[in-house]
Amino acid sequence: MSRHATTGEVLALIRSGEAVTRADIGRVTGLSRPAVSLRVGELLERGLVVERTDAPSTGGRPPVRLEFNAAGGVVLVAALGASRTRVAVCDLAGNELAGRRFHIDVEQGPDVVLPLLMDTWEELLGDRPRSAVRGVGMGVPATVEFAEGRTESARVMASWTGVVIPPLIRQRFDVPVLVDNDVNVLAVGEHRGAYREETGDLLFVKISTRIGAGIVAAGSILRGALGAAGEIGHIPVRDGGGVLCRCGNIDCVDSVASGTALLRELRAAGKDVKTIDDVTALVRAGDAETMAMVREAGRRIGEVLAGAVNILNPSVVVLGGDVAEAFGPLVSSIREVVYRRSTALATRRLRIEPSRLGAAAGISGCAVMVLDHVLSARAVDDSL
Amino acid sequence: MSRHATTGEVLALIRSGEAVTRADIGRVTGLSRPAVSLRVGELLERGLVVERTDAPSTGGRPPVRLEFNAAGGVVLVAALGASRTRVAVCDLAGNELAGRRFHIDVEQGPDVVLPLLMDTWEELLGDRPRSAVRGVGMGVPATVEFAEGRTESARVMASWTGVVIPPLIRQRFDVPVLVDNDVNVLAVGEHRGAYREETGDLLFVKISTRIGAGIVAAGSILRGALGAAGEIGHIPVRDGGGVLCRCGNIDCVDSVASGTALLRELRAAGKDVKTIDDVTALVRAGDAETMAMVREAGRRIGEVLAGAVNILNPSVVVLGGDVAEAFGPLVSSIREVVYRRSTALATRRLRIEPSRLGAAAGISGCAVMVLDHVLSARAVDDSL
DNA sequence: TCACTTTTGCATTTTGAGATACATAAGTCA
DNA sequence: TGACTTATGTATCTCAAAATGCAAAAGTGA
Repeated sequence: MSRHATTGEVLALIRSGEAVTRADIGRVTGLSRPAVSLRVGELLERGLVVERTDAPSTGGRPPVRLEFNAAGGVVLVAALGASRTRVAVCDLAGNELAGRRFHIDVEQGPDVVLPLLMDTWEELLGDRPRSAVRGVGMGVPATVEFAEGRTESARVMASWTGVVIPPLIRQRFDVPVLVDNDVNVLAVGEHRGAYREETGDLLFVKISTRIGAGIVAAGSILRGALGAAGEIGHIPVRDGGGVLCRCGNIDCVDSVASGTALLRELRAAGKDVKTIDDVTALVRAGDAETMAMVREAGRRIGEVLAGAVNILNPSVVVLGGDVAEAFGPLVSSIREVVYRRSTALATRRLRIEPSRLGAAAGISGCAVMVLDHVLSARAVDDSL
Repeated sequence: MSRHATTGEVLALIRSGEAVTRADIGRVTGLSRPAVSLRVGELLERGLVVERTDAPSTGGRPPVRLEFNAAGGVVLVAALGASRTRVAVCDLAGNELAGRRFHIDVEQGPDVVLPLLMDTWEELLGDRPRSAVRGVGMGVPATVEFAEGRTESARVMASWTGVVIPPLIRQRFDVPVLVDNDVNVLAVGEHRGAYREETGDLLFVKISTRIGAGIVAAGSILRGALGAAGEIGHIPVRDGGGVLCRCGNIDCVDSVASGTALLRELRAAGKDVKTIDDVTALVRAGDAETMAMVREAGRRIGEVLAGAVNILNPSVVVLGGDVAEAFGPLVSSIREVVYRRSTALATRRLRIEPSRLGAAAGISGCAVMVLDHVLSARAVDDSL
């Protein structure tokens, strides 16, 4: 580094483990002892770092180990779904300190839902001081204009169209508020939680009631012009049979291979299935007809993903959402089709894997999103 | 800006026209006169900026206008095609100062082609001093690992596989050498040349012998894990009729709607066509059968692009390449299909337009690519 | 116990970047 | 012509940030 390292950059070194003692920091950054101590002092004062004196000596005075202080603050997070919502308070490492689940219809609108979230956060905070709150992160099942936090449009969440969420939250919690699409949040969570070291190019596919994707390109979320990137659900499949999708087109993968579509097809075949869990039971029981339908859905999703892989050239495709997590056969048929139908170069080192974080990815992703923001070198330096 | 502006940032202000005089720079950056003069002095000394004394007074001493000095250096550029190559020397604004075209088979390999390029640059440089050369930019018809400048793999350019180009160039021109895929270069050229102010999300589609795409996302090229992003040519179309593509799959859009495919189909229909120009003549003459085939190709390309638009949510799709540039009907049928088959949100403000730069985009894109690099605030400050 | 090593703290000095203040240039306008 | 305005140059001063050098702390090993 030609320039002198800033306090925020020193924090990044400590967080990443690149430098764990003052002497380390001096060596890595080229800064003199007083300069290092000044920066570390600031970080200690702000509670972002703590000292540990348990480091072994290497022949002289043992160093004081510096650790990122995950307990130095909290973030408030919420992962909203169409019908299920998870709310939590996390520490600065993204660990859930307290959480709660709701079955609430998001369609009741922001006037009902947001106060409920804020009341819940306040409750979950318990006797932690309000001043410990460093930021708020939310994932919502709608397209979001990220810079402002505006919910743009949504088939679900119609009552939220055009709502700018951050100011509404900041009335009670005056900290940075980040809002993103739920699938983008899952993609961030999965990337940072499980693949950060390995790659910056990841495609996260959520297969649940609907089918959607979150794209991580060169380490950050690809949003597109209106925040609508990753809408793979309405790409048509070949030989779909002419199913009319609610978007007005025919043979969208969402209308022939989503959880909703699977349930519809199984019912049409005379099965008594109400939820995805019922389908899971049939798969477990080895019901041939069900297995065949799940595999067929996988092939169709695979067909769409093969195109997406050609366009984006990710190193990992992560399959998440309750449908993908429940069905092994789905994952393997997707894998098979993608490897066959994407170009040789795009699949050369491509891995296609089920989500490693599973249901935890929502909360975790929200936390990562907001922590990345408030703990970035930029943000730390600006708030000095 | 909280931090003090650097010399490189001052150059950016002058280049973009945000600040045109020393007094301007002081106002915009909050820097004092001595600080401004110091930075401007450095830029003058390095020939990156020139003074103009023709500015009108606004009531007092007229300001000295500062202009980016496009004549302060040159970049060497080359746009390689499978059979056609354009070589040029450009000034620091990206204007072509001298150029030449070749019909050379790129398949002869780097040992033949690179020396030819370098000899040509040297010739085109004329009596300009070697020290004026600030960088080299190249576009090649292959997948490129950008960071190193390695040609990864290519159906054309097979003899170039694994070649790391920059060191070979630096043996004779010891400056930054940037190499990218030809379509990426076109995308950069089109974006920076025509859409920079409007958007950071652009999809450039080259329809020529082959079909490929370059993706600009949030202002920069999306490369993917191996540099293979944008490979839309091998996405299958529906109802393709089972055409076997040279990639081994069937119904790839490249095998049913590229320039090559169009020629093949027309010949099969008994037309005497050797090149795209022959097809253009038939279209101009209003040949119904040809027009129908061109429109059909457009629909098929549109089908693939509709998916890409859903995935990427660009604000502009630019259609380039000699086939797209020659055929109006192709563009309109693509447009029609994309607007019908992409989601409402993705097409809400989407424009689909023919390339504005046309054949010039290759050279221009190479120049922009390398100029962006060598004139960036970062690069300027680092070389102080 | 003592010599030696590594880590850290602290007072002092150094440095360098930028601000201040003054000087000057070059126009407009009455 | 002269007062005024705007733009720029320059010597000096200020100040903050970092380096230096010295001191002390806290271990190891003989």
